[in-house]
Amino acid sequence: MTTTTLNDIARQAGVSPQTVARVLSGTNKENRPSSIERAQKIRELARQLNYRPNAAARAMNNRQTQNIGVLVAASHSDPFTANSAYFFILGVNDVLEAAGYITSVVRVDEVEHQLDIRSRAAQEVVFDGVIAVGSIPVRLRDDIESMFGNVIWLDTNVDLARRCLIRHELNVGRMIGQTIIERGYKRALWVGRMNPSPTAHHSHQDRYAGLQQALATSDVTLDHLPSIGQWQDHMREEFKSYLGPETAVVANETNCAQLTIRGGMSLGLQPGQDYGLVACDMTPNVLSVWPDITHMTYDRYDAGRQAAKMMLEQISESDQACHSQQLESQWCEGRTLPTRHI
Amino acid sequence: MTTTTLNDIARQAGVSPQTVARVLSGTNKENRPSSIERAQKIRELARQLNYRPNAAARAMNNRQTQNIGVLVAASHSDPFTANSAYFFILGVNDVLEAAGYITSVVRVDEVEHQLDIRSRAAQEVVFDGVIAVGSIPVRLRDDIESMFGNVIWLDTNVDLARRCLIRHELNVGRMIGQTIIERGYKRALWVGRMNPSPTAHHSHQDRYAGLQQALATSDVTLDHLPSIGQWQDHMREEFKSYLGPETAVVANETNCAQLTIRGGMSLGLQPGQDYGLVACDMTPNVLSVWPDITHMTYDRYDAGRQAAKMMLEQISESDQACHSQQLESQWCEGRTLPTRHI
DNA sequence: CTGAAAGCGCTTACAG
DNA sequence: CTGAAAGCGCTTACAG
Repeated sequence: MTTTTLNDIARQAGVSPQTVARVLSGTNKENRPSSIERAQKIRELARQLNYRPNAAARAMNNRQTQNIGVLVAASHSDPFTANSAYFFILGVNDVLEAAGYITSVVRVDEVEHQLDIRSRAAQEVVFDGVIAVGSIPVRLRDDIESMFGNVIWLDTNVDLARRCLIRHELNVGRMIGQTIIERGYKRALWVGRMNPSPTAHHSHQDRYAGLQQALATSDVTLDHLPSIGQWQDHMREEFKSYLGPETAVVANETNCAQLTIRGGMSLGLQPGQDYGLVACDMTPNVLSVWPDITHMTYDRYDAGRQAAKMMLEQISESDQACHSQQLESQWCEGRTLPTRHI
Repeated sequence: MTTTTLNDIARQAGVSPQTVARVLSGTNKENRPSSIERAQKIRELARQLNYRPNAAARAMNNRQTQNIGVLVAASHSDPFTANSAYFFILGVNDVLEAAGYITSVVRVDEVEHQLDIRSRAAQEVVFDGVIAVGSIPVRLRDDIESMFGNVIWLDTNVDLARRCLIRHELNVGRMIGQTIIERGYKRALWVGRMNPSPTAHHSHQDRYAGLQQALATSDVTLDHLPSIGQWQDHMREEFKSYLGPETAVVANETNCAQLTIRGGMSLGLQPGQDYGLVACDMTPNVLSVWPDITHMTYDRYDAGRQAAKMMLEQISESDQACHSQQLESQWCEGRTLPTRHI
């Protein structure tokens, strides 16, 4: 696979490489018959020889690689977050590819509180900028910024006045709590991680805190089913002591919602009918099976697009503002948290 | 963000750029006190100035970008295949990053039977090779190969003697069929798309064909529930007429398995207890809720790793073999397809 | 061991 | 409009 260069075409066409470049970029005026003919010959040669410009050479001249990296936490290979990461990436790519940028994936880890990037991106100047997504530890912020210069923080724990897209999940917890009160439930059951590690994504604690705040003003009690991960048969008994018509289950992640449904099912109980269920988050594949689940959601694909736009802004007007933005969650009514008729 | 170059360091150290390059690459012998001292000075400067080599310049010399693209079908933004694509990508990246390559994502579409790539990767020489995954239309094969030169086909419909990793899903259908017979079920219910479009992934028809073949030798009847996608309430009635202790449901995709479970649940039926259920495929996030589901599976992360290894092989020994390989699915016993005690 | 020279493929700026 | 010159940042090959 030897690629053909501008010089190859120039030689065969009997002109200078600059002329070839001009013809192929459309910069040349083609007014005289002779120049039109020559231009056609050049284009024909380019086609025949399957010419495509060399990105590296272009990059050297422009001092721009036109490559953007998406930094995903190593934990994103775990099933619970894999989906979100991918939709972020697709959204980012959607905007970037239209702007002539290529989107690369870089795995980021934390080892002994130190940034650990095995990718060549850590050794060489490869990217014009980097979008960090999800549960990347805040501690790595300075290292990442000094390594890559241009960084956009997309739904991470990093919360600055600029260059961040942040979810305000406190509101999610509050809104869910208020709705539970309004609809006449007597108890709420939080299903999700209880004491997440300090490096965990802030949304977990935020949601719980918001829920707690909202319920504090009422006489709705708040219990929790901790350490939910993979289904285990003993969960059946735990759900048994909680699920009932007066209970609204608040599922932190879609995984928790599904485990609840499974637990209920093993007891012959259905969400929305025999107990209330509301999920703090949603993913498309769970939604295809449970389109009627009551939940809050936000569009990760679209969030990815926003982050990419921010990045492009930052690249073009390098010392400009680029203010942080909130990512808003939407309430989806569904049918699993009906008003209780007492 | 002006990056510092080899020349910057050379100037400040009072030596030639070549010497800096040699010191930083460790090529230089440091035997005399004077050269040791100078080397330390150079390293110190590099550190202070945050020097990292320019990938584009390196690429020009080596005639290698050290970038590999992963081609995903545009349909991979749909929830049913998004997960698999992401695990493929992570697996690919796992091997590639260790070899100094960067993994980029490129969306591929088919418009009027023509290859449609918006990415800059279609205009410029950006990649040393490309790994095409999933449901990329076979029709685009020639276009993709002539555009990118080095192509590995990972779990696509492309089936050649070389450069392909192929799933042999006929066996999956057969094995499931045989097991259903052996375990004493009277009827099988195929849940999945029935007449997939010719561009759909071959696994769908293969599995069904295999199942059909296996059951043909027995008196187990085979029904199907077509056009499964998102849950709709009328599905309840459809499942009602099929689910029962003599029935083994064969779910084509995890989505189908979950819809079946939901359908059964609405009738008060549980898989493995009130009817048999076996899934032709699995994903980690479904498995976390249903670790006990009987299914066939194959490891997409690992398949991605294999594909990346093939790619590296092909790059190094360019005219060598690189024979195609089969991706084998594993049987996972679970508890939802018990032997019927008659 | 060291540095001057040339080149990777392209672009920008400048003479003709 | 056209092409010779110089340069992007690095590496390879060669004299000193």
